[in-house]
Amino acid sequence: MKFKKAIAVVDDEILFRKGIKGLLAEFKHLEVIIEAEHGKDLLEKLRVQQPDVVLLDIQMPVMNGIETTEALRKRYPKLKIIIITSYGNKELMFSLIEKGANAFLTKNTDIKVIVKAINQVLEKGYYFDYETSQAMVAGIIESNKPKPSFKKPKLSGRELEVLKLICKEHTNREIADILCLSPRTIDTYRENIIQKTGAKNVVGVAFYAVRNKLHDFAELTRH
Amino acid sequence: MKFKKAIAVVDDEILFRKGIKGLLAEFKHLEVIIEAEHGKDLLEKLRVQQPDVVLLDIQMPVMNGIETTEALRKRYPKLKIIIITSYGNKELMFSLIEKGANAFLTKNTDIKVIVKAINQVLEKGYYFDYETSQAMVAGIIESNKPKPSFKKPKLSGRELEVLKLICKEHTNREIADILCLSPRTIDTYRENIIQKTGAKNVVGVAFYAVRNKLHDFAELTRH
DNA sequence: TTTTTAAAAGGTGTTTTTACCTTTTTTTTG
DNA sequence: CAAAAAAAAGGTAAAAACACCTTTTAAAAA
Repeated sequence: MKFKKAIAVVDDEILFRKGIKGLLAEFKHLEVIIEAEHGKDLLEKLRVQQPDVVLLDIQMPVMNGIETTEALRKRYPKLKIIIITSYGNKELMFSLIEKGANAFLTKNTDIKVIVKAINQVLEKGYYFDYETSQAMVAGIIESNKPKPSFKKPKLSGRELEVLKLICKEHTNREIADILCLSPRTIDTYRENIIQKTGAKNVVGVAFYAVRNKLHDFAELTRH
Repeated sequence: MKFKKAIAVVDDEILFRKGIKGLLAEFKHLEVIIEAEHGKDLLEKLRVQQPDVVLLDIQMPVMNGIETTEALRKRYPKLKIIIITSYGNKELMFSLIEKGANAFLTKNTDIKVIVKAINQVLEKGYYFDYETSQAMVAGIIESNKPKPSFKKPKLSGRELEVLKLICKEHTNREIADILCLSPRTIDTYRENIIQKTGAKNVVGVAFYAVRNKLHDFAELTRH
């Protein structure tokens, strides 16, 4: 690495911030340029200067690490976010990384490992130890598990076809032409779909499709 | 485990199927009850009897492992799917597990590890070695990376508010009431939103919102 | 300091959706 | 086999969305 990498430390405990700063001082390619007490504080300071990496605690007043991660990922897509927290449960790890965190460490982690994490995050875009990786995988599996879907309306084959075409932004008439049916028939299917999915209108149907992964993949991949 | 666990082996190579069956015969709590050449073959045989675990190859004629995983996960949500394949690239691992696979192994894996994977999958719902876990995490990070979003239309504040209310399945009039504006105004905003997002109608707007995570979280969590 | 963009609202007209209810035929399932 | 569900289609009517284009005011950006 040619130039120094700029770090931000976000934690409500001044001791932790100063501790990290002191420990990182030994590593000449890194420099703590921002200290913030909480997410809101950080966001204000980011208007002036942007670091390469943010070390972020979860438990903070005003704006916690979860909200902060979301906000940062939205506003600064290239910024690397490393969560450093005292407690780490699986669900939290998963949801944070899903929200855009690039690494997850606990506060008792050795400074060398933290630096290693920073370096790898800058290089590869992520750093995960075995524990975190397992949590991630468990999270994905969990999200695929048969949800308590107590009463799924279960659409018929034709209804599903129509739903998919609705998701492709087609009108009744267009769908009728595609399926070689009367527009009135599509009308009926549309009504049934809205009724069965408990939607109020096609927008609700679209979200139902996304929730249940019934739409074509293209709808969510193209930009 | 009280009763025997039923296994299905799906691979176009008869040698592999018989090999696995023979090796698993030593483990008294497991029994191979189905052998199939490919996904379609498996799906037909599943109509008669359902196993607890499927050992699935990827490269297969007629219906490959990826399609099969999707189909199985949709039709048999509780079924555990273990991918056993000769080649394993990261993207494939990620997409397969995302599609509902519960484990990913390579064919040169020791039979003891395969049995361990079967057991853990039945118990915890997943089994992943370090390599696979890393691939998973890399996949998630990848999907969060700043996409080439070359030209984002950037909606104005008000437009975003209206979009969110559209996502909540509100009509123009309702939105007008909520924001204390004329329905005409909302009409204009809706038009602008459709135009800026390149959508054809509100369904397209809904998908745009999901792609760009602009909707409220509730829309995708409630069922 | 122009110029542009955002916010708010209206006119007018067409197309589409939504709501409610009915009917026939075929398939599937208890 | 009888009953239920799915597929297909229609009538009618109101409500909502979609299209296009215009205007005023205020704020922001060039």
